[in-house]
Amino acid sequence: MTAIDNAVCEETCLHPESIRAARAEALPEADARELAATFKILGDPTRVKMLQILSRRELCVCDIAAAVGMGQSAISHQLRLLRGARLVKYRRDGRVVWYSLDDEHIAILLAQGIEHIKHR
Amino acid sequence: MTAIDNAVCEETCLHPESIRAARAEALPEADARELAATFKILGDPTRVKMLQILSRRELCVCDIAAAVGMGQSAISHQLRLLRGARLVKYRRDGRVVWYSLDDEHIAILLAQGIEHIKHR
DNA sequence: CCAATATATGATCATGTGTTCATGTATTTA
DNA sequence: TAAATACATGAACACATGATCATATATTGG
Repeated sequence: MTAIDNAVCEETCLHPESIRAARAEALPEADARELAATFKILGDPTRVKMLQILSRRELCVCDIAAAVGMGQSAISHQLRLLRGARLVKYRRDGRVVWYSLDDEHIAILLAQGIEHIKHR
Repeated sequence: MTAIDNAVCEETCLHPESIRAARAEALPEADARELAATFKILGDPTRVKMLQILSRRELCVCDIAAAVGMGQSAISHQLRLLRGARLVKYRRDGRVVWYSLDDEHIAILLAQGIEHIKHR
């Protein structure tokens, strides 16, 4: 059954009122994309580990790499993605760049996610 | 710089105390993986839309397909993933299968995510 | 029991992701 | 200012992901 068939379906066989209501209250396409993009960034074990340790203390790139047991390059690439999603912020101090969570929302998101996986 | 170099790094040039502390408080590997797996499931626009409309009302498969404008097969495949991550639950009533969010945590996660993207 | 209907699933394919390697850039210090 | 150090980035490759198509399964009504 294709999307076109569903359109027919909507008129002939299912629950058109529910569909209309769902559509009316749906997230705007752009918001759905951006929200998904944020969750997608959270959806990698390396990045989860990075964010979790950053929720405890500010760390420099090489510390993060050592803490999660991965190469500096890999960590740097991942930090780029985390920056792009505004999940981390950073400050340079000489040669060293210190990273931390962008705001408290991020830690709450992580905590809520942990809540979910622990719940059973 | 590789992971092995980081181990050296830890001894010679960086912040070994921070690294030890970060490691000590790190999420267990299995938790990090499971948490990331959950977020990864949330990290797709189609699934975000599905979850968002399901946060408002219980819907059958074909309704969901019509509401998000995709084929039944695609929606069914996605529902399988959402079930696997315990993000949705379902009940069968004759030929129709009704889906809804597995619990309120999911809606909170979505809301927290929206909070993040709206924050700027 | 057979046809119709709602949903589920396997295969396929184009596209996306994450790590590594090599190299580039910026800052400090000797 | 040259070497060293900390970090960033581009290319490449193996692997995962998501939509579609075809088909299977399950439930109901005739």
